[in-house]
Amino acid sequence: MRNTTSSTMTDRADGGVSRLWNTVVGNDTAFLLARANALSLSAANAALEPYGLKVRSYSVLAIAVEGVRPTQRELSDFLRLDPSQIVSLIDELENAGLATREPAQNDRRVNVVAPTEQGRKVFRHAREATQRAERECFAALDARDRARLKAMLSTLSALDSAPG
Amino acid sequence: MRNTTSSTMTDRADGGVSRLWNTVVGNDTAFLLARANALSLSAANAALEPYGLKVRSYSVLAIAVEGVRPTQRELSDFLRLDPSQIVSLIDELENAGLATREPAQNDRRVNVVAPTEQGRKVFRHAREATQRAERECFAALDARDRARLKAMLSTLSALDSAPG
DNA sequence: TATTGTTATACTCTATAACTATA
DNA sequence: TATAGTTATAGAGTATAACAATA
Repeated sequence: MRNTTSSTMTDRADGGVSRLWNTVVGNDTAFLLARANALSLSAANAALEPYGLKVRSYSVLAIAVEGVRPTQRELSDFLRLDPSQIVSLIDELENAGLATREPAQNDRRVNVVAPTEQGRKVFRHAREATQRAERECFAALDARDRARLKAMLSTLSALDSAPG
Repeated sequence: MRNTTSSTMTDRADGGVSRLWNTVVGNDTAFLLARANALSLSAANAALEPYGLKVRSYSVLAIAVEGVRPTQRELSDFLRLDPSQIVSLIDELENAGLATREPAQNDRRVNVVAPTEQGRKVFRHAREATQRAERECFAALDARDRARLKAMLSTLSALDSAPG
């Protein structure tokens, strides 16, 4: 016997939770945003797992691979992570042989992050995996909606630290 | 002297980070989603702070106030939190005098969460505060875009545990 | 035998302050 | 005096397993 006694609350396929969607919370944009992000995040992390990466380390690697030669401080500001978190993030990448710290020319305090050859290679595959995951994650939206969504999210993100 | 030596990377108003937006990462929907969510989340938490609430406890309180009489298991499923996390969440609300555990009629294993009078009162004010914060947070979008965004996020969230 | 709520534990994440070396 | 990176530490958040009461 399962869930036959209190039929009104628990006889749905999803465990009887659907009725909770009909609340202020289930109709709140911020809540839906958090939920969508959680789904997207765990999909991305799952896709990156085979490469020993997470979204954090992947982001750093991605920026490094583009040849932007970011300083740790820039990564801290851009990714909104504490400088100390960047340290361990780059330690990870260095220990995995994917990136290195290089001293900046003009300022001996500054480190710049550069990818190794293996870093570039791993990144190419990891990127494919995340893009595949992202396609699946946003497959419920058509191309125009996906573009709209991206534009809106970009607008919202821009409020904080303006791109361009 | 500040940031005049390596002018190409650090002479912008935002700390020179804007150049990092022109990367794969800065153009990634999942990344923008995470950023937008972080902004929305911290705005909501800031708005709730005066009431001794966070988004988590606020969500539980909101559901309770609607009279849905959710079980802890339902809250766990709906909010995608471990049952043990629900325990401490409700402990918080109970200690603050905002909600109580009530035994379910048909199943003596089950607790149901109900608001206190003070819980209802606090929620009304907290709700106003979060709505104000949400309005500010999404003010960069016009009404139609906000509606579109909400609909899209709802679609994405629905993939996981379907509402309705 | 399965489920609800609970406790305990460990692990990750996050935030903070203090330290060094450079500027 | 201020900044880049580092270290250490404590707090919050998360995941897991084991347990008692009940079904």
